[in-house]
Amino acid sequence: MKQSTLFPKTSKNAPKDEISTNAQLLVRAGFINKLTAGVYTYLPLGLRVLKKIEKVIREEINAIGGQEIYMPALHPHENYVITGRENIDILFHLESATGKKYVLGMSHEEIVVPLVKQYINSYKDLPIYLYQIQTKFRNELRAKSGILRGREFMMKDLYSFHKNEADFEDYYEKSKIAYKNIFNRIGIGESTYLTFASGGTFSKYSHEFQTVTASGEDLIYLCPKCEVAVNKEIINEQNSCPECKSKDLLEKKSIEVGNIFPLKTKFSKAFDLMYTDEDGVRKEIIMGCYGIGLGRALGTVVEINNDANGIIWPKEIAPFDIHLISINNDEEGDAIYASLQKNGLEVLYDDRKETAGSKLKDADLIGIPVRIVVSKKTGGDVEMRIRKTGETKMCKLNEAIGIIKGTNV
RNA sequence: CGGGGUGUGGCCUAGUGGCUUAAGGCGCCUGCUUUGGGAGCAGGAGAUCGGGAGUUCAAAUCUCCCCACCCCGACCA
Repeated sequence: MKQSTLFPKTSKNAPKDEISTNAQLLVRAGFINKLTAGVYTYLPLGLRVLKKIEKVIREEINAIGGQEIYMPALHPHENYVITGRENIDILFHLESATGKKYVLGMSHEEIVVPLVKQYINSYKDLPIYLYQIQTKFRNELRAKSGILRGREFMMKDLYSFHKNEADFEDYYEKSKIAYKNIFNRIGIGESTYLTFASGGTFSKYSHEFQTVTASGEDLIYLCPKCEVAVNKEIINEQNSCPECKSKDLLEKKSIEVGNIFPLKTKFSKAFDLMYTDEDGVRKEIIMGCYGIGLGRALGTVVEINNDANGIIWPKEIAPFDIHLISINNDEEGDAIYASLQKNGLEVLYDDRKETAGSKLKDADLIGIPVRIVVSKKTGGDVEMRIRKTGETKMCKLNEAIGIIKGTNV
């Protein structure tokens, strides 16, 4: 993509109503734009990152048997009366022209359970794992921290249906591994910990994936040896490491980037979701749900991967592989742009008629992992710079391509 | 929802009763010049001073009401 045509331009200063690091950098660099509190537009660069996060999640969830569907955001209110969730204060309510009551989906148990009920009868139909990547609406009393807590956001929500507890437990463990893989691939694995958390009103426990960062709004107690943590909300009942029982726990601020939750029979009971087992007896279906907020994950990546000059994207979710900059050397720049694309690389090519300084500053701000500069000074070679380390070297284009692709030519 | 704060060209800010015909920086347009860390010069466009109602000879500035946004807290199925 030629940067001369990229919408929008970057900005030197952040709007004063954005305080959080993630929003300041993402807005300045042109990834997102705020419409109103907790509601953001994803601009071309931001959408590219969001789609890459989506791709990682999709691959890992497919790998544990997930089948992707897409459910509506507009839900009949009556489904929430059935589960008793109609009075939850984060639900957005609305009415049709004829007075029929609707809510905007904050989660999809009320939709997916009646859906599954239409098709599942036998133990032979189980287990089943359905997920979607879809927009959620939550009427938060206070939206905050840029895209970390929004009123409208993309979420991957997976629902699993099992014939018994043992089968559920087995899948629950698999989901933990899938989640770890996801957080590793999007570049927050090192500071993200499995965290024991409350199960709310219908389960004894749940597990969260908490990313440790000073800008987090949750508080966890981390066992550095076992690399698991306990959420503050249950520290009274669980005041030691759940694995090694150590009481040497570190208090850390963190962001909840994922949550996995045993639903037991809470929703299957409400909708009378049953199956007939081998022995001919009708039994309740055991459920689990598994969520990851995509925008929050994106914001978290920025919170823990940045420096004074801008964002530092992890390789797998960067908007482009390479930021190519021509400083007064468009002929060679154009040729290298074509060559990089021929090699299957995604390139943002700064072909703008700007000064060298502003191009280099923008490259740091946008944060693409590898920068290649061609100028009158590079004399047929290219200058390659790694955003994260600042490491810079002069080399032949082919050598640079080899390094970027992970081989050494 | 409780507490605190902020609203002035697209963005950041100054101005807090008359010296204001609302100022400066960034950005934008035109021309010249410049090109390795957000260049320079000259000219130019762009503002219901968040909204409404009041006080006053006079309001961006004072009063009241409302709205929006941010922060702290509570909440967070």
